[in-house]
Amino acid sequence: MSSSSTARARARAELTQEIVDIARGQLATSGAAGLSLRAVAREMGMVSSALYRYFPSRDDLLTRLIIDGYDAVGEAVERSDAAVDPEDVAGRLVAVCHAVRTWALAHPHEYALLHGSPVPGYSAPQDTVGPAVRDTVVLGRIIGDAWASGRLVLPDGDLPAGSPLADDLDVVREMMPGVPAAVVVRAVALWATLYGMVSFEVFGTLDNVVRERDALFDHTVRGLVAWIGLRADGRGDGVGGAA
Amino acid sequence: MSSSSTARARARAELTQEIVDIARGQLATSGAAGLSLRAVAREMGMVSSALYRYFPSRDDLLTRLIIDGYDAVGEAVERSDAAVDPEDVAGRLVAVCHAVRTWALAHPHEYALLHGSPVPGYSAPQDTVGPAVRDTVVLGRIIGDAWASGRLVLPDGDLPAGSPLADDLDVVREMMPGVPAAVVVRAVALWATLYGMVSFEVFGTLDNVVRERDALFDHTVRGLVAWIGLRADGRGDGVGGAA
DNA sequence: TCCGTGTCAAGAGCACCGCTCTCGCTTCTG
DNA sequence: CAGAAGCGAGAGCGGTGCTCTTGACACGGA
Repeated sequence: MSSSSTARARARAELTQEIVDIARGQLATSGAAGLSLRAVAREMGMVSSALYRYFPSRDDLLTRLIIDGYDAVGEAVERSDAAVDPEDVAGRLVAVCHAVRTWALAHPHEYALLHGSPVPGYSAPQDTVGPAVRDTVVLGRIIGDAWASGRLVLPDGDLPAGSPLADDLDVVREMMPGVPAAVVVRAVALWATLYGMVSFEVFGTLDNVVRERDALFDHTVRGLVAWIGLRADGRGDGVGGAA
Repeated sequence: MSSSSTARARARAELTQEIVDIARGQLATSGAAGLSLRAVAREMGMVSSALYRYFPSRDDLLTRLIIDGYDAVGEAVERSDAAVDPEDVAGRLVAVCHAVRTWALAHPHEYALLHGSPVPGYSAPQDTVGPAVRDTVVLGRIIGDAWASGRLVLPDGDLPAGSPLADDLDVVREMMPGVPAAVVVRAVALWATLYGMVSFEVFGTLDNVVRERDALFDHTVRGLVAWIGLRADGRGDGVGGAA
């Protein structure tokens, strides 16, 4: 009918999606390095060379999987943020951290693709940066909201004006306008702890070390949220914390 | 001469070492996934099948590289700890964190091998756990020393007895005997932040975000060392901190 | 309706990979 | 000194990403 959806175009779109789905399935079983165009083609009943009509190289297929992965975790983060009372900034931050961890534990190989060793010859194209920062944008919005609503207390005073960090971190800072540098720096530390902790879990570092990983993660995140300067105001609820 | 060092044995030891060295060189240029036995053999002027006399499989060569990597960072950590006045526990902890980062930035591909995505088919054999925890043992010793010398102040009171974390983390806890659970848990968080931050740097996450990475790292580590409950007693020096 | 154009799957082939096996040769050892 | 063990070279297996050519098919304009 319409010029933009001929039978050919529809078939192409469907096949492209099928390739991505099968590739993601193989990612889950064999990991990123084990992703094989030939294996995908075999599973589709096609010949490997035919796949190059849809993805010019293995790296392009990988890029697609990476973008999809960033979008998946980004959406999970945005949804978990939206599910919490907007006034409860501390609760939102805790929820967002849990969302990242939950998604990562459910999709370990995709997480490894996003936050593990970079693929040697591969460098992420520009298309990936948008999806890649969706989670960080949410972090910035929460901290920004907290500051705007006065629920953020400066930890130990701001950084001294002479500090080299005082004028750095522009990209992060513009996500949370007005927030003092000391808090921005601590937010970055929280982010590093989040991904460090999740990587420890997903990559197996904590395997024979911690049994109660849920409790450890929750306790750590709540502790750091408080360390940033966020108190659970408004509702007494939300960030129960320990003790 | 002596029964244990025939010409053959010496040649074997030297060739084995040469294989490892060339493999490490290729690791630095091509990454772990690009490590090729055939390429190593080519560079040595040998035939690929001959390498199997020295390493039964590519994974065994990888294991050797992993063990060497853990030993290298472990030694760097131990040396940096020993270089600081033993009384200055906060300074020791800061120095150890910097040692990890410095080594990682100098050997990014080896760091990726140790703390990046696990290789799909590969699972680390038991020989690796000893070298793998050398750095963590140093962390434990520092925290233990701090507690024993009374320089560790409990942050907000210990964890409640009923907390599931109170009886967990046995492996970490026995590295720092007597230290209260609340501090142990925070030490784990510090460790996660350290490796999260270093991974951010090595894997390029901070590439267009932070310019003053040295300052950011140092500031973050000092902040978290204080957060654990460590104050710079004894000497006023050592942990200058911000503000 | 028909025909040129563009898209498609398929196949052969290139260079590379990890790994196995066999074959002579050297070296060590009883 | 003779047998055993270690060694490098070579051929070969099945796998990989990727390229190029070929022939069939669907599409859209005349």
